[in-house]
Amino acid sequence: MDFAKLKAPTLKELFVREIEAMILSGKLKIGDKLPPERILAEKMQVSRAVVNGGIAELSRKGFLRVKPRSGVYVIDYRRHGTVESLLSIMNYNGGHLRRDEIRSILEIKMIVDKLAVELSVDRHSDEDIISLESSLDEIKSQDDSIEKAADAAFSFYHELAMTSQNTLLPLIYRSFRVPVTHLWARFIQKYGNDVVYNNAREIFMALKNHDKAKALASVEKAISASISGSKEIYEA
Amino acid sequence: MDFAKLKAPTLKELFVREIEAMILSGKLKIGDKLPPERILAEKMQVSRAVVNGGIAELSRKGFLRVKPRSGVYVIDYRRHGTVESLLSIMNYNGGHLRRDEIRSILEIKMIVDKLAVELSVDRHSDEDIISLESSLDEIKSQDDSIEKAADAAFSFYHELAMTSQNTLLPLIYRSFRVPVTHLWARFIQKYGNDVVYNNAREIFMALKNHDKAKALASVEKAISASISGSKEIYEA
DNA sequence: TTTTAAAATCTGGTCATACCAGTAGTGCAA
DNA sequence: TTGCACTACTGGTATGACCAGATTTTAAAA
Repeated sequence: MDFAKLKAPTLKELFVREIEAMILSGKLKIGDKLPPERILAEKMQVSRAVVNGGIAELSRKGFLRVKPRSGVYVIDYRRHGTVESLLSIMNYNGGHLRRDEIRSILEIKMIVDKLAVELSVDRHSDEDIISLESSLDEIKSQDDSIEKAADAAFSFYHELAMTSQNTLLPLIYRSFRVPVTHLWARFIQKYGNDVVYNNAREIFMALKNHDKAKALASVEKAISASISGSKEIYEA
Repeated sequence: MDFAKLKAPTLKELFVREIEAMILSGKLKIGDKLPPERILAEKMQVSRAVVNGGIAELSRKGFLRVKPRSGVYVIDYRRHGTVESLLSIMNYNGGHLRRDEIRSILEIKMIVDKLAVELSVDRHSDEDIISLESSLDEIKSQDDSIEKAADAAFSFYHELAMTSQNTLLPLIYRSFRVPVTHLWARFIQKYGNDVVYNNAREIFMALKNHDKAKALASVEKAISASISGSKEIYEA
C-alpha cells in the first residue's frame, strides 16, 4: 500500500486559500478594497506577518494589487493573472476542472507538444535520446500506482520539451504540471497506463528516427485520444 | 514630454535581486544551503521579515526550496522555474535577452498567435471585433511614445488571445508580457510603429472576414518580420 | 564497540509591538 | 480657486520572543 503523504498547511496557506475563495466566489469583487492588514489580522486571528505574507503571495498571483501606504485592492485575475491562477481556480473547485478548461489545456498541450517535437527532431542529441528512453521506461514500470504513472508521463513530455532547445517550452509545460498530471491520472485510472506508454513510445521512436511527419502525427493521435478519453470520463 | 515613473525599490525586492544574482551568476550553486534567516538578516543588515518574505518569493519563483525547520536550499531553476524565471534572468542581464532566448520567445509567439487566430476565426463574436479594432487603433495613435506603442501592440495580441475562448491562452501570453513588450519597443524604435500596425491590421481583417488561411499567413508574416528584425537589431 | 534513546541545538513559522514614511483627506489661508 | 500645513491611515520594516519539528550531539543500553 502506498499512503498519501500528509502535510499540515501553514497559516499563510490557509489565509491565501480563504481570500482566494472569497474572490473566486464573488464575495470580494474587483475594485474592492481589503481592510487594513491590522484589522484583517485581528479578525482572522492571525498575526500581521501572516496577512502581510499572504497578501504578497496573492499579489504575485494576480489577485490583489498592493498600493503601499494606501491599501490592498482586488483586481481582475482574468486580466492580471498568470498560469498559476488556474491552479487556484482548480483547487477552489475541489481539484476538478471544468469542461472548457480541459479543452483549453488540451488545445495548448497540442501545440506545445507539436512544437517540441518539431524542434527536437532536428536538434536533439544522443544524450537526449537516452534520457527520453529512460523516462519512457519509467512510465511502463509504474503500473502499480496511478499517481506515479501520471508523474512519469509528465516527466517524459517535459523531457521532450527540454530536448527542443527552446528555453521557454519546458517552463510553459511545467506551468501546467498540476492540471495535466491530474488529467492523466484520471485517464490512466480508466484505461491503464499502456495507452499512455504506447503513445509516448510512438512519439519517441519517430523522434529517434528523425521522422518529423510521423512524430507530429503521433502527437496528434495521442492528444486526440486524450480528448475523446476526457469526454468519456467527464461526461459520465 | 513623458517622464519616467519613479518607484523606490523595497528592501524585499533588493534582497530578492541580490540572491537571484548570486544564483544566476553561479556564486550559489544548486544544492547549496543558505545560511539561516537570522544570520542572513544580520549579515545583510535587514530584518528577518525581509529575509523571510524574500525567500518566500524566491521559492515561488523556483529558485529556492524551503524545508521548514531544516533550511533553505538552492534548486535548479531550469528544472523547477516557471515562466517568471525568465524575467529574473532578463533583469539580471540588465534588461537584455540573449539570442537564443529571443528565438525561443518568437517560436512560442508563433504557435500561440497561430492557435489564437485559428480558434478565434470560428468563435469570435461581434463584440470581440469591436474591442480588437479599438486595440488596433490604439497602436496607430501611439506614434509619439515607443513604450506606449509597444504596450498597445501587446494589448492587441492579448485581446486576440482573449477572443479565442481558450481560457489559458491569455494567461500564457501575459506571462511573456515584459520580454515581448521589450522586444517590440526595440523593433518599433528601429522601424516605427507602422510595420507593427500593418501586420496587426492584416491579421485583424482576415479574422473579421473569417478567412482562416489568410489570417494564419498574416501571423507567419508578422513573426517572420520580427525574426529578421531582431537579427538586425541584436547583431548590430 | 555498536545500537538506541534522550537531550541539546538549530531552524523556519508565527506572534506582538513599535516606528517609519508616503498617502489621502481636511480645513484654513492666500 | 489654489496652495499648504495638519492629521489619520496604511503598508514596509525592525526587534525580540516563542513554538514545534528537524537535526545533531550526548549519553545510556546492549
